[in-house]
Amino acid sequence: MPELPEVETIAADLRPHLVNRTIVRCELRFPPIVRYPEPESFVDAISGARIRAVKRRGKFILMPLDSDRLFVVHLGMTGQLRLVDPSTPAPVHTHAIFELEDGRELRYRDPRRFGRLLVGTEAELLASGALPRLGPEPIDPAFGADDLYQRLRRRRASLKAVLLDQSTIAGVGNIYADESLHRARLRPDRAAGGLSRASVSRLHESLRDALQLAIRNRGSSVDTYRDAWGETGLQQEELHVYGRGGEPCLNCGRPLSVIRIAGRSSVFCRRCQR
DNA sequence: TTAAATTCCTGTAAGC
DNA sequence: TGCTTACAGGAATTTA
Repeated sequence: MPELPEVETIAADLRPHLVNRTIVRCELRFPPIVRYPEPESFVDAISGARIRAVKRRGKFILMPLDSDRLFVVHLGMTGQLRLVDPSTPAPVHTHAIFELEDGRELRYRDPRRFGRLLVGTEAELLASGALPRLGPEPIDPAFGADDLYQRLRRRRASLKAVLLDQSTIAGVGNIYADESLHRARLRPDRAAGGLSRASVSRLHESLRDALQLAIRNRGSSVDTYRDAWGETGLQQEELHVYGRGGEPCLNCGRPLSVIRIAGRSSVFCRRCQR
């Protein structure tokens, strides 16, 4: 599942290869993967555009174009963005191919099709709802423990549900929500509001540590995640709880519990996490 | 306003 | 062995 560290890895990998490059041609093999605007307008807006930058915001990859529009990619669950030589056979579920001026191809593949492609001005994308308003970046140095405390205190939903809410904090998904809560020794089903400042401070540090470590390890390849070159990350080897239900807690040895919160499986240790 | 449930979608794996 | 079924989940949408 591409979450903040996985999207950060892909954006950083692509940046030196895409900045100041022009997309000479765009082929949509599965037009509905484009959510804004209509697929024909998307192709018109992308074709001939030069990429000015490659950025990440939450789980979105944002590529400002020289037309002052943004080319936006969200990978959903199984989306893959790869930079390849055009002679590379295109695997099944390749939904879009962007031919670059240097002859290489940027390809979007997504078996489950939960991902999306967008293009438009920022104002247009926000107004249409195609690009949602996102909470702060958890790894931004300006995002402090007190900011997190203020965002959690009013919420009655579970801690896990609030961490997954992109309008509260951007970029956290099921893997790093569970990992952060285990690091912070907090139960995922506790109400987000009512946490002490000390607990929130621990959660703040845990979130940042879990995300930064995963970025250093180039993300977790637990499902179909691959980087821009098709390589797996390393972080899946370092996960303490995600995907380890029933296995021993690495802290205390007690079998890890699995419960469902907000429709997601949540793995935690009943002894270490209170 | 907020939160929980439902929906989309297909590959994988468990179970019979 | 081969088929059926459950499950995985990001986020928009629907319901309460």
